[in-house]
Amino acid sequence: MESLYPEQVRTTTLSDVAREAGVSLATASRAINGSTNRTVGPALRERVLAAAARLHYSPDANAQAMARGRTTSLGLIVHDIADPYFSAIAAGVTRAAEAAGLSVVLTSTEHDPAREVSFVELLRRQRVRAIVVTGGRRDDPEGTAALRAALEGFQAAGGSVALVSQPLEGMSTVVVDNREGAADLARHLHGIGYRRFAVVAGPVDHLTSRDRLSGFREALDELGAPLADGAVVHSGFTRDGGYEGMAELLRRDAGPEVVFAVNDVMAVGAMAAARDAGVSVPDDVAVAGFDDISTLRDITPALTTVRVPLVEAGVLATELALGPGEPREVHLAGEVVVRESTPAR
Amino acid sequence: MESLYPEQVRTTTLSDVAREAGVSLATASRAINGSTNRTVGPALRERVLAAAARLHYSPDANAQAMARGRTTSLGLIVHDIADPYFSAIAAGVTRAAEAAGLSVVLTSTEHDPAREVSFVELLRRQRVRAIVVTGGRRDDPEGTAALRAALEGFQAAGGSVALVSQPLEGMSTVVVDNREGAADLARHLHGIGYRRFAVVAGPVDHLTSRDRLSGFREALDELGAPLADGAVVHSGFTRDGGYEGMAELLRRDAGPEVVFAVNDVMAVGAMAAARDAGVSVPDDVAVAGFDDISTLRDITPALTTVRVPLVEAGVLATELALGPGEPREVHLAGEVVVRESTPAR
DNA sequence: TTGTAGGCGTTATCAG
DNA sequence: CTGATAACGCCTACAA
Repeated sequence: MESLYPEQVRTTTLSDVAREAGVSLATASRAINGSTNRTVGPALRERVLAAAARLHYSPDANAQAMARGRTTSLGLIVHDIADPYFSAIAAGVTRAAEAAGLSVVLTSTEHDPAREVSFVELLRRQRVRAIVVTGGRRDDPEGTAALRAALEGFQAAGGSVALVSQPLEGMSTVVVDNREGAADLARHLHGIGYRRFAVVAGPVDHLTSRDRLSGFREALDELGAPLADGAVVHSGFTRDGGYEGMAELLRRDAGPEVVFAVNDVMAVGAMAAARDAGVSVPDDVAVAGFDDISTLRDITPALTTVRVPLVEAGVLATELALGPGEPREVHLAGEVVVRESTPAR
Repeated sequence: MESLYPEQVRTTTLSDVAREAGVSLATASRAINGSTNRTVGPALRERVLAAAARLHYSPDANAQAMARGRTTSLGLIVHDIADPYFSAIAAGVTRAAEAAGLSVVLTSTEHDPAREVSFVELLRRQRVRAIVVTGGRRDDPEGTAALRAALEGFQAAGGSVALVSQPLEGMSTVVVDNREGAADLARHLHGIGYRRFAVVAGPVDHLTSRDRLSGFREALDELGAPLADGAVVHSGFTRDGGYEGMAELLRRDAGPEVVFAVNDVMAVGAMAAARDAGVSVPDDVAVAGFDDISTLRDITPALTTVRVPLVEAGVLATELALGPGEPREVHLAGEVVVRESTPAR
């Protein structure tokens, strides 16, 4: 037999509470959320609260948002929430948003840049107060222009925006010092004796990958130990990309002493490729990454990397978005963390 | 000088569009979203759409929700979005929610069970269509009762609920077969020659940990290789818990051949503790985990574990919550994945 | 301190 | 097919 429950569930409203308490709608409203004005007499307040409890009243946030003219939520756009890089940032965003009394609407592009634009529009319809956009972009003028247009539309409608990673002019951004971090890493590796370097990079048009690569390369140039031809291989910005990149590198007869994978997840893939090829890390080849993903801190050999305070980046971006004033750009320096995957040579 | 921008940003409304197009509000509404009734004449429809585009109109989802009587969002409660276990589930939830046309509101308890209750209330105020609650609970009758009450209140108000992990009577749940998975693992390990077992478990009142432990223990009992006294140590359900648990185990003179850490993150911590103590894995002691966290698949030695399809669990939970009919319980079997951390003995 | 009434942006019912 | 108009649930001047 089919369920005969009425689909229509009448939620109790503030009017119900007011009637139950024998007061006006306005009084009920004021008693329950303490309006900006004066208080409600203690006696009535009690009556109202009691009535609300009795009726299991739950204020309708949507109605409140309409009446007040502003919602209580914030949008977050990531590429893949299952990626530890993004989930760390998300942790920071949820924390900061909650501190500001906002709830966060999570959207995940699944690596399709075009979806960023539609998510911005979705979040704008939702009338979120702010949008935090995370993740590196490609060097794609059209795509970037579309995203910027969507974001500007959102701002024009009164919303605020903050980005993590790649800046977009006129919008607050938490910028990770990718070039400088990679350069520091290069200097450190050179300092402990490495001379023949190679890089497993992401796609050529991936801005974050590009910054890390060029910072690394320029530092090596200055040190007089430039990257050899064929010492850079481009691949996916993922674990599998790292794996394939390293495999390719090992196939070439370059024989680098140390490989810099432009992020930790790729570095882990690279190490797996070395292992599968019978090449020992760090005895035969040293490996370094970038990000210092906490979930990966216990891999062996422990990975030398550049620490990026991702949770903090999420917090900062949220605060930037919510804060007053002109768009700001906050820089987050990376810190080289030396571990066993790159022993002194 | 202070910014002199007017704080009040007037968003263009549907009335504006109607006026601009020279039609009634009703017609504009129908043209823009195709109401349940009949269509709008092609000519007018064009005019309206053009006007909307010209005015950069963005429908207000909140107002729509009010008018339609239902929102377009779904709530997700996790303990810690930075934990790969939860982020994998979250990936499944976002995917399924999007497929259903819903956006997800993410809340993170930061491991405080009491906050689950307040998040349920928050999400209820938001009038989300469904709530997905993930994560193991403690054996805490009062806390569980409070959560159940909040959830029932939400259901009574017309919302639907699905849980991942520990079931709650009367609510749809995606149950992971923890006992059976752990038992399978025990049998496998026994089958390849292990006899002296130990377990690094979570807190004694942690239900998931408890299930995994007892499944493991009972299988060993049946096999005639019961866990020795002192072969079980309780610790935190985290990486550090795993580390401390293993350290404690190594301090005891038991000398287990293989240690089962009740989740992968703990197993990684356990392996780190062994390493720090100069104990080799798997030569001196083998280690196995549970969950098969994908980010951890490349650690060395590769971890033997019980695979739980977490992304799928998220998808399933969302579908269960959104699906019609009575509450259901879906079981997800774990699959033992044998890797190098537990070589045949 | 408390109540009245108008409005927030849409949808939906009911006539033309 | 199109247009008034009443909800939806709540907040907030404005009055009393």
